[in-house]
Amino acid sequence: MGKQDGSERQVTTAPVDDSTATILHVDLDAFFVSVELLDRPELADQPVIVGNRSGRSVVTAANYIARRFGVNSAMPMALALRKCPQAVVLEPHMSAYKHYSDRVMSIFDDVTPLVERVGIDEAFLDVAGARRLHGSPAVIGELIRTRVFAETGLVCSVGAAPTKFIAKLASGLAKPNGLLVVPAEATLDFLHPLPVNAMWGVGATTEEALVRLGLRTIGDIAHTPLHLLQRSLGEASGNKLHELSWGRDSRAVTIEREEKSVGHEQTFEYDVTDTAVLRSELLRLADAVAVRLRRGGLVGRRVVLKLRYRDFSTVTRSRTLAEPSNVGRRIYEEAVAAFEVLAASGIRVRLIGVRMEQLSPADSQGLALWDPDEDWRGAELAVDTVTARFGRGMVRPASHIVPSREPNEG
DNA sequence: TCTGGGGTCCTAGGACCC
DNA sequence: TCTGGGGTCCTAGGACCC
Repeated sequence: MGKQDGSERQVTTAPVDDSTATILHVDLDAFFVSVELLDRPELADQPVIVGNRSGRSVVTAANYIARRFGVNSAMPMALALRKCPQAVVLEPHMSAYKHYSDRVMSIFDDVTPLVERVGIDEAFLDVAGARRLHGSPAVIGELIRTRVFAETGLVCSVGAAPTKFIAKLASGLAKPNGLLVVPAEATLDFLHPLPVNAMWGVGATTEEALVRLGLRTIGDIAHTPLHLLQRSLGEASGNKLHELSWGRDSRAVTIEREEKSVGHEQTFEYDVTDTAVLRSELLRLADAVAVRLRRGGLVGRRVVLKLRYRDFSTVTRSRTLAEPSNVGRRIYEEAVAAFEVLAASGIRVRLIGVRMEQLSPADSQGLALWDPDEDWRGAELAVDTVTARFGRGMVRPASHIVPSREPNEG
């Protein structure tokens, strides 16, 4: 186990035939923290956490030193700071992470056109067709790691395997700063000793269900009759787990996927009981969703309102529109109508959110981006303009734009 | 310990149609 | 007559991932 923070290279160059391991999974190590440390190298030997310090925030990312104190992503910040009071906490800078992500992904694009981004800090690459040009998968993996470090100063880990699932497991085990190749014939020896929670799709709840069945390793799952898995986990999950446990994963590396929903939500620093505040927040969120839909040339047909109460219980209410829309006012109308049904006196709301589903291209609907006769045209344009010029954070005041207000021309 | 914000996928019940 | 089954849509909730 590396006890350094990733500044040393741990390269596993296995003397194996890697010709079957044509899917690479590349994962940037402690990505957000690593980007921050490019500007703050003096913090490299200290525990560093990226996240907001405020009351209800969680850890967005932690470096390996902080992780040794038990700090992990998604952990409440208050808890993280109890575990590691000396940690340096840095505010996230998403635009910087996006910038470095794009630079790294463009290195992948040089290797193969078959790059599937997974979030901001990882990707699958199908390098089957790149071998003639660049060499074997292990060679390509090292090439990528070398280029990423040379061109960005960031460290990544690579897994190479015949399937996405095994490649992702391999990159995880290669971390930090490593490369692991798992050829086809080594798959089951590699896979079966691993604990069930190493599987993609097994979180706390499923792990508990598996433990109740007496299953601790992936090999245990493989040797369990399918119908037992299906009975405990449902048909689809049972099938999927059983297939994966034998290393079978037919998912291809796909370049682009269509968005299926667009949403925004906000957790308040303190629970909110004032329904006027909640409506105004709803308006801001509906506007933000509408702006993103229009940017993407999309309309949505289903509006989903989400509320989370003081006790963390969460409800959703959804409404299907007769005509798809990407107009903030329309989305707000449906969301607020759903809200009124739930807004009993004395509710204490921790989070409120709006999401649009059942998306389709706006032009296929023959819809204008907005109705020129709309009172709200000014408000919608203002949101767009402010967002474009100053970023999404500046959209906040737009929730106070009222329908009767004149658009601010010039 | 007290739990973000962005998403995807699955399940299950009821309506409705054939 | 009080009884089937398949398909699709709508809705609510929950598990999971980055």
